[in-house]
Amino acid sequence: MSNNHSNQIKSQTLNSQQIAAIQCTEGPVMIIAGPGSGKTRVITERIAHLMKIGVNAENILALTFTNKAAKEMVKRIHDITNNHTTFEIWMGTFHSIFARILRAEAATIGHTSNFTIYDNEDSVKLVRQIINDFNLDKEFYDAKYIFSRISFMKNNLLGPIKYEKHLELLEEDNRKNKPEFLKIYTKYCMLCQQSNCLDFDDLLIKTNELFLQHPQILQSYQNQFQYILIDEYQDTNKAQDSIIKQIGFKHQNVCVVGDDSQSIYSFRGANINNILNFKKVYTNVKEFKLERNYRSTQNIVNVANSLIAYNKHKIEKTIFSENQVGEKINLIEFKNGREEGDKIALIIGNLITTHTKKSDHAILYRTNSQSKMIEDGLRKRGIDYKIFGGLSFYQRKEIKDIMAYLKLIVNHNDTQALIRIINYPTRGIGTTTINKIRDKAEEENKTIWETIDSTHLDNIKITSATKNKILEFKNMLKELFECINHNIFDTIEQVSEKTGIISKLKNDPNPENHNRLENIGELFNSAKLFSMKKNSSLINFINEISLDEQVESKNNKEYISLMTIHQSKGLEYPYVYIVGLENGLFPSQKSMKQQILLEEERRLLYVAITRGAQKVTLSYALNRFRFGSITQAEKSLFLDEINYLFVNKLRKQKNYNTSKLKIPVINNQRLIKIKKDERENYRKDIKIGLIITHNIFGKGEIINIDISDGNQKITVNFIDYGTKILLTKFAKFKIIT
DNA sequence: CGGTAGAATATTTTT
DNA sequence: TATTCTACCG
Repeated sequence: MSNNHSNQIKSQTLNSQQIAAIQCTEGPVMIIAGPGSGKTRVITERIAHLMKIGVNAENILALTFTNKAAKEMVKRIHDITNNHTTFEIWMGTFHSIFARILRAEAATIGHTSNFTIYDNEDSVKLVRQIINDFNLDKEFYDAKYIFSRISFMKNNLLGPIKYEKHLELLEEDNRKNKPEFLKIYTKYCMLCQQSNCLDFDDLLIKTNELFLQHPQILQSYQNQFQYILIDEYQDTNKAQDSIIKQIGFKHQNVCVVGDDSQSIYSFRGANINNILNFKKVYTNVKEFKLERNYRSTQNIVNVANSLIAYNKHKIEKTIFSENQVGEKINLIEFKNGREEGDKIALIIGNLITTHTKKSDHAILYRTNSQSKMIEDGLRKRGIDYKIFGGLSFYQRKEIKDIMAYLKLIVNHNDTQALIRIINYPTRGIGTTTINKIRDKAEEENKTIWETIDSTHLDNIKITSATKNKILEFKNMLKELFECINHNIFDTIEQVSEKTGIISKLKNDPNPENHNRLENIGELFNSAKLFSMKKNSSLINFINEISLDEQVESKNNKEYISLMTIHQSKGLEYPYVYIVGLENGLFPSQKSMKQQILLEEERRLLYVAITRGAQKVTLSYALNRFRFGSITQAEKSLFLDEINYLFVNKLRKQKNYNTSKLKIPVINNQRLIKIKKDERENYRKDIKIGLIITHNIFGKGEIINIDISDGNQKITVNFIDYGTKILLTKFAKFKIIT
């Protein structure tokens, strides 16, 4: 997919801005790289240039957004330099590079180098356990929410100790009926530490702490990393930025590359201000703007520009294309999601029988669940497609089960792994027993494994039958632990046989199990491949799987690509279809309530449009099947923002046969009717930023308008009463300005 | 303790 | 709708 791009660029000579950015090696550098501006080439050429002027590969630190990008770049740099030391560049994601550093320095942060990594599922389960243990009301303490708040705090470098001193945050918790948040947070961190486990965020914040608290260690890395380069800087968070500041402090050779208009990961802590404020934080920053788009037609660039102009927080730049003007962008309205999938498939079907390949086309959507309707349409026409993302191979239950055993072999104290498999396959150790063991472990301040593997087990009130089952389990684990230095393929074989996972799946008639066994077979294959590599220890295998979950597809088959817009970042296709442009879906429900989030959704659409090289098609449906029922939809507000000079508005075809569609029309009409009635209650004269006076609360400014649940609500910041949400139907107020 | 049926909940996005 | 969680009975 990116081949088109590289070919196109390679045939061009570098422009003056690109050359300047490549050659400016000393001091802080910021490269603002618009979509399709040859960013990857500039990065690879820049690193190649560094090596050419005599910088050692091991003195270069290059951080990328995905491991896949890192691998590709290393390969390209190698192609340019033809220097085998290229492979010694420290290039990878923040997470994988820092995991490597932390393993080397584990003792300093109270861990051992065999620590294992909790993924989000592990983390949420742990939070859920803690909430249960504290007997907290589940209505107010939702494990997912609590974990996301923990993650947010960590990414903003607010550990439990700092949190405790932060009165505003504590007050916020009280207000939200979550006064025990800090207690959960503290316990969570304690249990991770005790289990010798790090979660994704720990990989960042522990590195940050390591450097803060141990100047001599920091110094050695400062000396090593003389040249630092960060790709996709717009999507870094505070923790990442802080680490870079520390490592880069000595040499100041920090080069950040990114595009603020493509910042789309704030939900996981990315802070767009890192890039917006870079020039203020570092001194003597040299800034380069890559504004020429080599990828897309002028029409596509113009539409994208007209949209992003609505964002206030951005770095000024003018993206332009000198390619063909190209076709206008298509905008199509559909009756419902099914018709959307059907017609898009029809359009693509026609194009691939004439002059395009399947791989020229990509369908992008906001949420994974939208893929279903599209799939149906494509399948009906027999068009091959591939869905990217969804739950990855390594997140499947059967794989995670086996991985849990493997993690335990490496780190006996990985409690989440142990709890996962202590009774899988079932061996008569149920929840009551597990809870008793956990209580004892808590009492003795030990992990579950330490408790099982000690005389403490004798002090637990359980029947001797149960106790024997635990002992049997313990002995089986100990046998497995012996495998630690075996070939990993052999280890996995031992695990799947000794534990009885394979025989359980074989004997159980559930038809799903066939697939599961096949997946386990896949795991065997990847282990075999891995065991042929240089550093094929079990811990490296687990590490790689924990941090690099992408599985490469090996077949070169032709297919249409289906993916979320987030996943399309960095890619490009001649033909791009962006579906489901409806309020509440794109922009998402939640983001419609906040200006900042809305700006991010707008950037997301900007990213989507700029994936397209020749032709972009936008679409929306008036009715959409969601959560098991039909809901009425209205076209996305973004569609009112784009410049229609560059858009071709297509009406739905008249003779399209809707009788095939099995959607209960009566239901449909009713929904629309209700909605219409409600609409009449909407006040059209209110706007964000207006000053109003309320008969009780006095003067205030409208800071938000929300119509998401059918009622028009305004959020008003009152001078004397603070922020209030009012229903415009009932509230008595007058507009002043 | 184990299995299952029915309830509850979710749809943003992921290293 | 699809998935995951909880409560209850054997």
